[in-house]
Amino acid sequence: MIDLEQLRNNPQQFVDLLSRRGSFDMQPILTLDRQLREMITQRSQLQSRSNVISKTVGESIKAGIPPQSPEIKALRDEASQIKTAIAEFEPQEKQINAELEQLLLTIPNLPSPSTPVGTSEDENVEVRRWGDQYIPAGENILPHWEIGEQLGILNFERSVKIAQSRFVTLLGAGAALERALIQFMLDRHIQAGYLEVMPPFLVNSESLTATGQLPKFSEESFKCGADDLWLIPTAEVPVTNLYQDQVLTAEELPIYHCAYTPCFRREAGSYGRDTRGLIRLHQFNKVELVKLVQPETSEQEHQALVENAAGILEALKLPYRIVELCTGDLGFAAAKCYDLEVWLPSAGKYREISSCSNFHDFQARRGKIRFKPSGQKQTQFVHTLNGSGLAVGRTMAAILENYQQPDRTVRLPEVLQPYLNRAVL
RNA sequence: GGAGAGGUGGCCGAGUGGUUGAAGGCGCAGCACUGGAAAUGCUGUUUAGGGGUGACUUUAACGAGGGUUCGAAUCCCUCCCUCUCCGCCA
Repeated sequence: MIDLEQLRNNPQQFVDLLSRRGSFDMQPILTLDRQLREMITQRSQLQSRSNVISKTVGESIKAGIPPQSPEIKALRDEASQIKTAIAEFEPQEKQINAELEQLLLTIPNLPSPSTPVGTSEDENVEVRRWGDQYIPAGENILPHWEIGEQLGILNFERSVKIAQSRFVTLLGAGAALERALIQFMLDRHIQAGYLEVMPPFLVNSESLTATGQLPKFSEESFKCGADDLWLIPTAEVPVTNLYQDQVLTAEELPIYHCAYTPCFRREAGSYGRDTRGLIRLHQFNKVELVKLVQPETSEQEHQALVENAAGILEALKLPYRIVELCTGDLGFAAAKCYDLEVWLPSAGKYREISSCSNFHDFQARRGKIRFKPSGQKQTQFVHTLNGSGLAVGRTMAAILENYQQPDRTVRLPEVLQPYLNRAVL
C-alpha cells in the first residue's frame, strides 16, 4: 500500500515516481481522501457533544435528580437528535472509506529512485555475470526434460493423467535430487543466519492482500472454493504474514527466515510458453528467503540477500547473471528487484531462477507490520524483502543440462554428492 | 461430525449498564537508594485517526458485525476463531 499521507503532502513528487511504471490517476484518491476527512471531523464533533451529554445525564442521576425530570429529558432528546445525525453520516463515510481503500489497494509500489527507468524487460540492466568457465562447450546437449525422461527420473505424461498439464512426477534419483537440493539450500541459508520456518501451504485472502497478490492478481492463484483459503503461490505469503498486525521491538529486527514450500500458480495467460519441462509448472518447490528489517538498512540487506541466493548457484557451479529489473518490469509490490538468471544450454540463454525484491514498507503497510524504534514513541513500518534461494525445479533443470555428459549421464555438483551418496545420475 | 468452555492492553488477569482506555500483577523505561548491583520505592508505559505551526484537543477500539439505550467490555442477535473431551482419520 502506498503512503496516503505522502501522497497528500507531496502529490507531484509521488506521481512523477509512479509514472515511471505506467500512468495512474491519483485525483480520485485525493478527492475521496479530502471528503473522508471532512466527514470524520464533523462526525467526531457530534460524537463529542453526545459523549458530554451522556456523562452529564449519568452524573445527574447519580446526584439524585429524577430520570424523568425536564432537564434530563431535554438532554436525552438532544442526544437522540445527534444520534440521528450521526447515523446519516456513517453509511456515507463507510462507503467513501471502502472506495478509497479499494483504489489504494490497486496502486503499485513506488519504484525506488535508484531503479532503472524502462518500459519492458528489454531495458533491464545486467549487473554482472559469473561462471562463464562452467558454461558447457558441447553442441548437442539434450533439454532437461529429454535427458530427465531418458534417465527415468522425470515423468510428465503420467502427471497429466493424475492432474493436468504443467505438472511433473519425480522418480527415484529425481525425487532424491529434488530433496537433496532443498536440504542443501536450507543448510546453507541456516548457516548464513536464516531461521527456518515451515508454514501453512494454504493462506487466507487477508494474507494474500498484505503481500500484494490480491486484489489485482486473483487469477494467478488457486483458490479452495469452499473456504477462504488459497494455495500459496510462494512462501513469501505465509512467512511475511507471520508478523501481520504486529508491533515488533527494534531489538527483534532484523528477522531472517528461510522456508521450503511447494508453490502453486495458475500461470494464466502463459499458454504456449515453456510448455515443456520444469520451467513453468503449476506446482513447484522453492526455498525462499524473507527478511524484515529497519528501513535504514534495507538497501544493504537487499544486497546481502542477493548474495545469499547467488551463493547457492556458485556452490553448485552453475553459470548465472544478475539483472536489475527496470521500472516497467518491476512486480506490483516491489520497489527494487534483482533477478538471478541461470544459464540454460538447451535454450541458449539465461533463465530466471530467483527474484530478489525489496518492498520497502509497501507490504508492511498492508499487513500492518510495524516496529517501535528504541526510545521513540511512534511506531514505524518495517521494510520487507524476499528472494528465491532458489527455485528448486529450475535448479534441477539447470543441473540436468549444464552437468550433462556426452554419454548421456549427468554428473552431480560436488556439494550435492554427499547428500545423494553418488557422483553421477 | 457430537458435547462443552472461552475470546479484555506486550503478557497474565479483574471487571455484568454510567467520568473504565479499562483495577491488580508481570514485563519494560526513567528516577531515587547503592562503591556497583540485587532487593525496595516513586513515576511512566496501547494503537489508529481527525483538528491545530505548537502546547494541546478530539474520536474510535475489550474477537468481528449488527441491535437495545442519553450511555455498552458489560444486555440481545448473527458470524468468526481458539481450547478441552468423544468419534473418525494422516
